[in-house]
Amino acid sequence: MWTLAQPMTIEIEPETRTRNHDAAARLRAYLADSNLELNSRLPPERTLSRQLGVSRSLLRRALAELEAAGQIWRHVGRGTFIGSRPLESASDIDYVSSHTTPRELMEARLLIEPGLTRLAASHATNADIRELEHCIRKTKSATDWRIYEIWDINLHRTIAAAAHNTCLMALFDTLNAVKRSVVWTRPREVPLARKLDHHSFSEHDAIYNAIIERDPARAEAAMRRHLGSVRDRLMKVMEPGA
Amino acid sequence: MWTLAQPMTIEIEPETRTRNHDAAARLRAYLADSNLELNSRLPPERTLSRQLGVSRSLLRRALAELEAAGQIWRHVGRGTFIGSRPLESASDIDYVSSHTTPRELMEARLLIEPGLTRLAASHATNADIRELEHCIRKTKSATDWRIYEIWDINLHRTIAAAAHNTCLMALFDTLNAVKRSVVWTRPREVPLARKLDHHSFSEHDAIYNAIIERDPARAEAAMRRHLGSVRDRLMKVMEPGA
DNA sequence: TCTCGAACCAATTTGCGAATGGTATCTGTA
DNA sequence: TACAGATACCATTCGCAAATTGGTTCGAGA
Repeated sequence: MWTLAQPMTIEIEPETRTRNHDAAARLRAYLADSNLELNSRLPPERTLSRQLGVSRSLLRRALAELEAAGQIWRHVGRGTFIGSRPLESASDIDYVSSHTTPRELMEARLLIEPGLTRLAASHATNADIRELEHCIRKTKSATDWRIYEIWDINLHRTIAAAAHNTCLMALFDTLNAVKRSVVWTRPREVPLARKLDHHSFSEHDAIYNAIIERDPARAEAAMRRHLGSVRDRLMKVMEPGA
Repeated sequence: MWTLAQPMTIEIEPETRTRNHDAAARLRAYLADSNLELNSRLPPERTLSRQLGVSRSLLRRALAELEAAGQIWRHVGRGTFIGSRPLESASDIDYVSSHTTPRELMEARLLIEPGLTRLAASHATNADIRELEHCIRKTKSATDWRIYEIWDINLHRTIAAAAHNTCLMALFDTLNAVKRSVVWTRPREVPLARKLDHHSFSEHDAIYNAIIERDPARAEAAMRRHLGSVRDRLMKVMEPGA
């Protein structure tokens, strides 16, 4: 293994045509010689270009080829690595909350919560139902919006828990975590929505009644109606024009 | 709104009995007065104790009460926050896969994938559709079950991606990660299911056709039918009696 | 016995400089 | 004209130290 390749440089004729190809060849030779393991980082471009006696531009061109071929992957500030690029964990909360919008979030809630409510109507225990009733009572007795929101979230989570499905509970909690940390693009306007809205009370009651009467279809519909109106109110605040 | 409460301090008699209660009362008054939103951070204990004219020990006792009541949560090095503690483990893949069952997993897939397919039919781009077609072709040309499974997973993920919703994509990937690592309670029997089943081919085709014809309802139904039959075959293998 | 203040602890955040891949620009050469 | 080389600059990331913060202990004092 060698660290500096100046000697080799001297032997090479400076033929413009072949230099590009030459850089790629040297890079391949380097990779073959220094048997680096998968996921290991290779030297910074500036260092490597000096080691291989190749200009940085040509080295970068060679690296680009290898990247296109899927043999290496690069990332600004991190370096160049052997192997294929690790797929950025799309299930990472931080990643999701910085790449999603309130609209997408509501779409997701509308997709899973009604079904969750349907299952809750099928599987809820008496303890679950007592808990639901407790949450609803708390939302109604809340004197300020902050307390109301706490118990509203609690209510929705209790419904999810009543479905008694660990997988779905995890998905729901993931969604909730995203909801907590999404960037609301119109923070100025949001407080307008923060009034105790008495629409939600009757909607919550409808969901609750369907669950205690063990009516899955009605429970699902009630939740869909509730989230629909939540979304509509949200959209009206976020995009007054639309 | 006030920032320093020294004036109030002067009026208070230093009665040992009531001080604890007094600290809690002042804290509640502070929270009510400064209408902090959910998830917002309140001042550090040292600062707040000075602001409220209360010793740190008593303030901490009052905070502990509120924490026990679920109104706030605290974390070393981070601070004290309004609302309930964000749960950390529920969305942890390892935790979920060790506490769930294949039955729950299929129930979850049946809840979200049909809806995802509906959205895909609405939002899929031409690139998405080309990708879908590619996956389907690969499943059909697969000669062994391992290759088939890779492209089947790829197909389902491409459908999810075609919905173009970052949140839902994250949920789908979470579900997929769980699926990879759930403990199959009857591992001996599972290989039986590992035959190239030609039922899936036509079911995949039905989903694909509904998507390219931009028919959300039919796409959703096709996916529900597909997952239903997958579940039935799985259940037959896992619980031959039932 | 309890409170207060201070000190200390461990976890976390913040801030800043260095490192790193990506890009633009100028110069020289064939 | 075209391309390689060199340099500077940019945005992101990493590493490390200092500051911040909730949690704990301990002694003085009422």
